[in-house]
Amino acid sequence: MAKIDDVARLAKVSKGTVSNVFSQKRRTSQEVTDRVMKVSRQLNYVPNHIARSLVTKKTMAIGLTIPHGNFFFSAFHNQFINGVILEAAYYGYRVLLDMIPVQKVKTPFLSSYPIDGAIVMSPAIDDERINLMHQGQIPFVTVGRVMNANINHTSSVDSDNLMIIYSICKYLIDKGHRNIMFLNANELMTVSIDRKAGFIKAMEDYHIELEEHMIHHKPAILSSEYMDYGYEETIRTLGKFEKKVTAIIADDDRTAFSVMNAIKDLELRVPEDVSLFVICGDLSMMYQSNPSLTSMDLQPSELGVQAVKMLMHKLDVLPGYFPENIWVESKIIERDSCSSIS
Amino acid sequence: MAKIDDVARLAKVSKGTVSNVFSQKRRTSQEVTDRVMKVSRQLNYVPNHIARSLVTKKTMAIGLTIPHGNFFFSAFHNQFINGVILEAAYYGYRVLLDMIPVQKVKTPFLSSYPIDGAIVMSPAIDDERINLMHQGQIPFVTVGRVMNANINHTSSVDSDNLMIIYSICKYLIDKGHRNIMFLNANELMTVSIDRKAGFIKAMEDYHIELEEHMIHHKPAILSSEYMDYGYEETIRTLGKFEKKVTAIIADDDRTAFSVMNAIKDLELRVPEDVSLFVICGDLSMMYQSNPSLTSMDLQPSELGVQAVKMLMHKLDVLPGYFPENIWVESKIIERDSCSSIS
DNA sequence: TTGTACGCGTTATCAT
DNA sequence: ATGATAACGCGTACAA
Repeated sequence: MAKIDDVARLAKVSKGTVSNVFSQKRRTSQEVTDRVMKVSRQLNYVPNHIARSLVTKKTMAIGLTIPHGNFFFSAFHNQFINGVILEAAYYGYRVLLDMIPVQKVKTPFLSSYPIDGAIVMSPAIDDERINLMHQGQIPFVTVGRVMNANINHTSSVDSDNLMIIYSICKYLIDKGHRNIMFLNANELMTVSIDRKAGFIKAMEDYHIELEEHMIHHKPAILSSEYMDYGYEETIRTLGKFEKKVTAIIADDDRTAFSVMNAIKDLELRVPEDVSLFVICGDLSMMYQSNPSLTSMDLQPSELGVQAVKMLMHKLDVLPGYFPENIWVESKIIERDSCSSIS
Repeated sequence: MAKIDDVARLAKVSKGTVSNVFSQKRRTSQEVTDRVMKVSRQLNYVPNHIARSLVTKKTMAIGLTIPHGNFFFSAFHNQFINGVILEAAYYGYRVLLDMIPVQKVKTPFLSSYPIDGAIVMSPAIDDERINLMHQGQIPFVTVGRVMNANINHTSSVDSDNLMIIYSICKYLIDKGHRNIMFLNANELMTVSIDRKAGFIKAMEDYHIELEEHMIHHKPAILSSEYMDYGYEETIRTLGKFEKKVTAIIADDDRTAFSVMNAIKDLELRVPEDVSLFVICGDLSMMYQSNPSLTSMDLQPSELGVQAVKMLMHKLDVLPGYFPENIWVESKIIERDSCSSIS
């Protein structure tokens, strides 16, 4: 593999000049530029990214940490990642997929992270990843609210989770539902806190008594119940316990499908017997399932784009003013899975 | 940020020793190790990954190139990526998500790729990415067969695509179907070649005349028809053209859902009027859609794992013998979307 | 264990 | 304004 000195020698210029030709940090005469480029092509030379990083202290990569060993992306993750990769590429950055807390990092082998910044997806309460970023001095933005002790000002992109659930409840209550079951995210995810609060507030505002079977939390990832989330809760609550639930709010598309399956097994129908509302989800799945699913569109791709922009701003790539927190709008998409009851 | 010299000075050892304490390449006495670690903690020192890479010539990252700007992963991509990340993490490698050919790289800014190797997903015919890897001397393995002029021996992990489609056709034909429509992958994907061949062979072996409406190819990504693939073809063929198709083979879960939607709009039913067979797909979706979908499980996660193992072998991380090509088994999962006709 | 020569560009400083 | 020179970044590895 040819190096800068080889090119310099053959092109009869100094290595500094070759460097400038490639980095464009200083102008070089057309004549010299051509000569250098020609020799470079001959030698198949490209600057060594590592050597460059060593001095510029930029790796041109950002980390994207996906939730602790969550092996199964939902449509939300999917679209979010797409947004991130595309927007990062726009600024010349690549994306390193990361799963920090899957296994404990062995200290002796720890080495500083070769990324310029990071995006932390779906923070948990006292999220270890965030402590690591923080103490490692790595600029980062989170997607979702941070709730770590001792960490106050963090940049984040988020949906207005409290309001989202509140709106969904209002939507269902306006349709006459008073017995709503909410399949929330995992308890440790900060998002679940705000959503739970929104649910409780809605129940209070509409004078509906809160019962235990109305809120469930997604089991821990990798637990045996994880894959069945939605199915079991529905069977148990509507079947065995005979609660008169008339509407179900599902955390994501996967959960929603589990719920539909349970409803089918209970010999009930959507939406005649039970209304089903999905938070986010795969567009084509939402539309093309039977019935099509009414959902709250969280705009995951836009969340990804905004997260990258915010990070680029922190890295001084993107100038201008940025607020500490950005909210991405979400809106209800009415389809056929929610009906009115009298 | 503290550097190795600072630690060396304070711990009263040479930098070489500090290096050894962290890299474990040579033993250091317990006493010295403790002293070095203590000072390192005080100074919050961690070895600089970039500087280390410069000399070891290893970045401990592999690239994963996902199909040209395919913004929407199917379940296959999803599970595949999961397999890759997990297996790579096992060997201490991180995964850089890559989308090389989305936009042309501007030559002057080109710099050598900071990865030790790469996994190329879903190669196309004369795939530019593979030419790049090849001339860039980057060890790589593909998932899917390579069909580039002048490139002969490449390591790859693959399913037996010809056999897969042949088996599916046999499965359907055994159920009495003789009018099968195949929604193939995009024409430029090498996988579509083998699958088409499998389809044609099956028709020949069972003496079924091949008609034009029986094979379709997924439109180019980003084309306006892309998102509608499956829907339009079904409506047109079964509706407008009134072809008596009794069974449809869909390329992936997304396509399958589009087909189901079209069938619904044509006021037909699955499987009573039309049988539907899906190649791979999201497990919970397959199971929980209505009816549950009979599918060919390609084991995408296992494909990812094998691809990483193969790459690790190429990088001399994993010893032993590896064949040039690995086939991952796939098998039919019978569910409720295919019925017999008399 | 220690000393020290690398690895490979970048960038400030100097010269033209 | 452009080109050349040399110091520098931060570890690793090998000889002493």
